Order: sequence, then C-alpha cells, then structure tokens
Amino acid sequence: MEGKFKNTFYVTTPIYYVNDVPHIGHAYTTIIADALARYQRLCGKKVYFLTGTDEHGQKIEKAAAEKGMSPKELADRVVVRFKELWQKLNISYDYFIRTTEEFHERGVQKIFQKLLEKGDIYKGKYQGWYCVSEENFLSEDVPLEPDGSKICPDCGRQATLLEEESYFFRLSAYQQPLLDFYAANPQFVRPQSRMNEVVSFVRQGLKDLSITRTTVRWGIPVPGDPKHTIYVWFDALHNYVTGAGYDWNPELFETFWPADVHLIGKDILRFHAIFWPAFLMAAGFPLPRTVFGHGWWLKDETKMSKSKGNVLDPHLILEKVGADALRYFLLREVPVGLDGSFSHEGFVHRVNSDLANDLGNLVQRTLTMVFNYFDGEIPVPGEEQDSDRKLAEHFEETAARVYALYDDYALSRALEEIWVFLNAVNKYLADQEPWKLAKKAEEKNRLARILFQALCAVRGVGYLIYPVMPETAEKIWNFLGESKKPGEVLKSWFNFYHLTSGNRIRKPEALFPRIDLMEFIGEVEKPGKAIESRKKPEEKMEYITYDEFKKMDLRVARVLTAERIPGTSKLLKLQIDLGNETRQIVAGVAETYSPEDLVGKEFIVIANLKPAVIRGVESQGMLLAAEIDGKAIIPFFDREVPPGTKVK
RNA sequence: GGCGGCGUAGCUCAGUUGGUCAGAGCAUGCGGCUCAUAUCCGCAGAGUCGGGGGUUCGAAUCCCUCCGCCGCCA
Repeated sequence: MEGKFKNTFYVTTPIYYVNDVPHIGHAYTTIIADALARYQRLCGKKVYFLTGTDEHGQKIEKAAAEKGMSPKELADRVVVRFKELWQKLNISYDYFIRTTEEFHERGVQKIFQKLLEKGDIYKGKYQGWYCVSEENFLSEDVPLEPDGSKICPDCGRQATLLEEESYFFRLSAYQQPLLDFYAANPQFVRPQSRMNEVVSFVRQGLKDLSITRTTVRWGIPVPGDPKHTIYVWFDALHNYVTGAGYDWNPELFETFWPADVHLIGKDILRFHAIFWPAFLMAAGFPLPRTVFGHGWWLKDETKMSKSKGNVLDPHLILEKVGADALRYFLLREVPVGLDGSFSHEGFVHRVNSDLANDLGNLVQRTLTMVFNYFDGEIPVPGEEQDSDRKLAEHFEETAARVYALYDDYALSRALEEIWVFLNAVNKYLADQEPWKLAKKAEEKNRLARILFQALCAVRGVGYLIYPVMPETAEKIWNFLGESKKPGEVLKSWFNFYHLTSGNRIRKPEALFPRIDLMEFIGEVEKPGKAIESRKKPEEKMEYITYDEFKKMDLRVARVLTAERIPGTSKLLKLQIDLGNETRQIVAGVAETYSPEDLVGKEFIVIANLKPAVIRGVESQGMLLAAEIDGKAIIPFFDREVPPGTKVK
C-alpha cells in the first residue's frame, strides 16, 4: 500500500488464556514471533513485539473458584509461569500485556462506546445454546440431540439454553467490505489455504455477533450498563491496539499500528481473520497486514491434550538441551502453517545431525585447527584463490536467499538454505585438506587463507542463525573473539570478510553435545521429574520477616454450618464462629470432606485476608490446608480450643 | 452433503506457465579422509509420479472418472 520503505515492524502473538499453564504450543507461536522480531531488528527496523495474557471470562472465573482463588490471583500466578518460560526461551518481547490492566479495560470500553454511538453495536435479545466450557453460544445449525438438548461440537459437553439481553456487533454489515478487503489483500491471511477457507466462510453470509454477556461477571463492564460484561473475545482481540498504545500512548500507537503480522494458531483463525478486521473497520482503524495461522504440534502423530496426558512440557526439554535446540527444531522441522509431529526420536535425530554434527562439529574443527596451527590467533590470510572466492560467493547468495525467506516468514526454508551452505563449508575443508598443508612449512600462507576463509564462514553462519538461535550465534561470535554480538550488527553492515587477523579466538566448547536417545527419553519422560521441575519456581524459599508474619491474623474457627455450592465439585460454603463474630468463607475442600464432616470441627483461618467473591459467594477468609494431588487436607487440633483464639 | 486441498523412491517432501522433471533430505550399502562432537566428504540402489480413460508430437504437470486421505463449512 505505502510505496515508501516502512521502518517499523509490529508483531504479535495471541494473548494466552490463563486457565492453562504454558505448553509447547504457546512456546511455538512465541518462538516464531521472536525469530521474526529479531530478524527485523537486524534489518534496522524499530520493532514492537507484543505478547501477553487473556485473563477475563467465565472459564477463568470457574478455574479460579475451583482452586479457591480469585480470578486475578489465578492470573497473577499463571502470568509468572509464562514470563519464566519466555525468559528461558530468550523471547525478546517488548511488552507483555494483561487484559486486566487498567488502560486495556478503558481502551476496550472506549471503543465499545464509539461503536455503540456509531450504531455498529446495538442492544437486542439473544437466545441460544451456550457452552460454558467454550464460552460460546453454539452455532444455530448444531442439531438437537434426542433429549432436546444440544452438545457443544467443540468440546463435546452439554450446552445450556440461555436467553439474555445482549449487545450485538453489526457483523452482517461488513460482509462485503471484508470480501473486498480480502480481494485487495490476498496476503492478509496466510497460508493461502486458510485464506480460501475464510473467504468461503464469509461468502456464506455473516450474522450479527453477540458481544456481551450477563452471565459472566469476570469481564469488562459495558460502559453505562454494568450488568453486561464484554464478551471475552471482543475484549481480548483489542489487546493488539491497546497493547500498542491506543488511548494511552499516542506516539507508540502512531508508530506501530497497524500490526505487520498477527501470529496465531489455526484454531483461532475466524476471530482474527473475520471478526477482528470487522471490528477495526467499524472503529476506523487501519487493518493489520497479515494474519498468519500456523499448524499444530502433534505428539507422535496424535493431538496433544490434557486428557491424554501427552502434552509436552517445554521445561524438560529446555533443561536437557537448552533453548536454541528447541527453537531450532520447532522452526526447522515444519514450515509455518503445517502441522508437525513431535517425537523424541525425531527431535534427537535432528538435533544430533544438524546441530551437533553439521554446525557444532564444523565450529569445533575449524577453531581447533586455528589453535593447533596458529596458536589460537586469527591468521593473516594468503592470496585468495578461486575455491575461496566461490565459498564467499556462495555465502553471499545464501545470505540473500535467507533474508528473502525470513522476510517472507519462511523460517524453515531459511534454515534449510543455511544448512546447504554449512555442508559446503564442510566440503570446502574436505577438499582443501588443511591438515595436510599444516605439515608443510611452505604452505603456511595457503593454510592461513583456508582457515581464515572457514572462520569467516563460521562467523557468517553465526550471523544468519541469530534470529532463530540467538544464544548459539553469540557463543560462536564470542569464540571468534568478536567484540560485538551478532544482534548488534545491522544486516546492511554485515560483511563476510569483517574478521580481524591477529585477534585471539577462545577455546571452543561443544556447542551441542550429541544426545543419547535412550538417556534423553529417560530424562524427559520420567514422570516424577515433570512435577519436580514444575514445582521448583514456586517452592524456592523466600524469607519474610517476623513483622510480615505478624500481619497475618490467624485464628481458630469452629464450623457452624456447611453446604455445597451448587455446580461446583470442590467448593463448600461455611459459616464459621470466630469467637466474637460469625463469618462466611468459601473453601475448596469438598473433594475430601463432606459438609457433615466439618460441622463442629475446628481449624485455622486467615481472618484478615481480603474478602473475595468466588462463584458468586463472598468469602471472608481462608482456611489453611495441605494440598495433595489437588485435594485438601485440613489440619485439626488434638483438643478443643475456644473459637477466635489467635494462632502464632 | 457443499467448497478447497492432497495422494511422487522405505520415510518426509520439492517439482514455476505440459517437452533433460523423474528430484532433495533422511534411512540403507560401499568407498575416502583424520582437523573435528564415532564427526566430515564422495559414490550407489530401488519409484509404471493413487487406479482407469482422454487431450497432445509429447503429461507427474491439462480434462473426465473412480479409490483413499486431510481441512473448512454444513
């Protein structure tokens, strides 16, 4: 559209829903985004890389209640998990947005208000089958079951019939504008096959979209009509504008909006390729350039799911092989857009063959020869011969192709090209046989040239892999005694021959030690290990002072009444005697104790915990309990104690 | 049921507008080197390009049909 060179790049991941801990799928999207961001920075662009978490909605309300926390507390915890993983994976995001942040909520409300005034949002009545799990009304065409109910086609659970007052987005008005937009921007949805799906979906006609709920409390209130909350998808999608400064940092927003690429999993394509541009058209924003739907990672050819217990925990792999091997594997194995199959065999094979044998061993053998023949000093090269020139030219051609492929988000193809060059460097050494020349003093100059050339090639490879393997790239440059890091050298400044003779190189360590398959499987699949490593961050001891401890008002409480909270499996509503007052608390102990078990019993509660509403029931305190496999075990006293007694 | 896509060496896949297009990587076998992480380099073998029919001087590449698989929608 704009003819002039665009000097900015704005890339996003979806914001991840905090009802789940991060897994390999989250890692995959985010790694793609990171590689693109790093590459664009090398190009000299101002890059804005946004990721974050989606924290509203019924599912989170529910998940939090089951854990006996407030939704915000649950979100706070899960956010830490995401941030930890991103750090381990060297994700260079610029901002981590949370939809519970004040500026986001305000921004969403403002846009909502704007569309309401414009008439693109109107109030109506909605009746439909609603799936609690998917937080979605079922499509009208889902057939009735024999018993007259409907089953959610996505999750297989039974839906409930709801009628509610609702605000609607006038999506129907945007059918033609969307089709026109797709026609004018064939790259808007990638890969192409997804674009076809989107277009054919829109051609079938679009109905107005219900975008508020009265059944959900944990969400952004509709401005001026707070018994409605804004539907989680309308809320979440707008993170891409609020996270880029809309309504709170005009300069940031001006600089980066519209986004260059929204990376998403193919499951959320419709939201991003249809609803989102329609919302943006309505609000008068320019539209993003590309929505890229990547594929799924399967585990040994089958879909990963919690129920199958085959979800891959990235932490175990990271511990064993480091971030770069995982980043490389995920980006190299499969073109973005297709499904991939993750097997331990495949992973180990690729890491050993590409990273240990091809790349790692090349670095090792080259540097070792410089140590052996030139005492670790980069030699002054002798005259350049045809074969040397060819290697340099091959590099230039490779670099040009790799850049073009990175520009096109074709990461696996880019890596493939780099590896073709890598093979050529290994062949160059095999052809030149520097180890033979080293035995003849009169060949010293020739030897110097060959090793110099090989070092240049290694340095160049280090540069090209930087977006995908930043740590390894830095290690390689560090071995070469470079004063800069590859990430600090702009593409336009990079030159194959910018290697300084006389510099000392460092003694290399194996970049990627070969992995033994059996050992790897043993370590990664050890069942206890997963739990251990997952718990580690939370169990790290952090001291508090006695004064801090004193702030907690721990009291003995006696249970007066207890009842189950309908619709939950874990929650009990308890009336408790605290000596001089009676309180109500919600406790997640119903899987271990029935209401009758607890009446008359005494235990310890934190009396000055900030009250919270859990599943619509106010909780004025929390009881202390041990948790084993998600089940609560309450510590009781071995004799009777007067209610209200302080516990220290 | 509708729309779209796919079916090419043991495996994963490339194959622009029909004419060195029958290919690459991995795996397998053999040979070479020894600087290197039992690494590296070279050579070799198998495919009636899902089946059948058609258009054409000529089709993996276009058309029809059948079989099988996948995606989206219903």
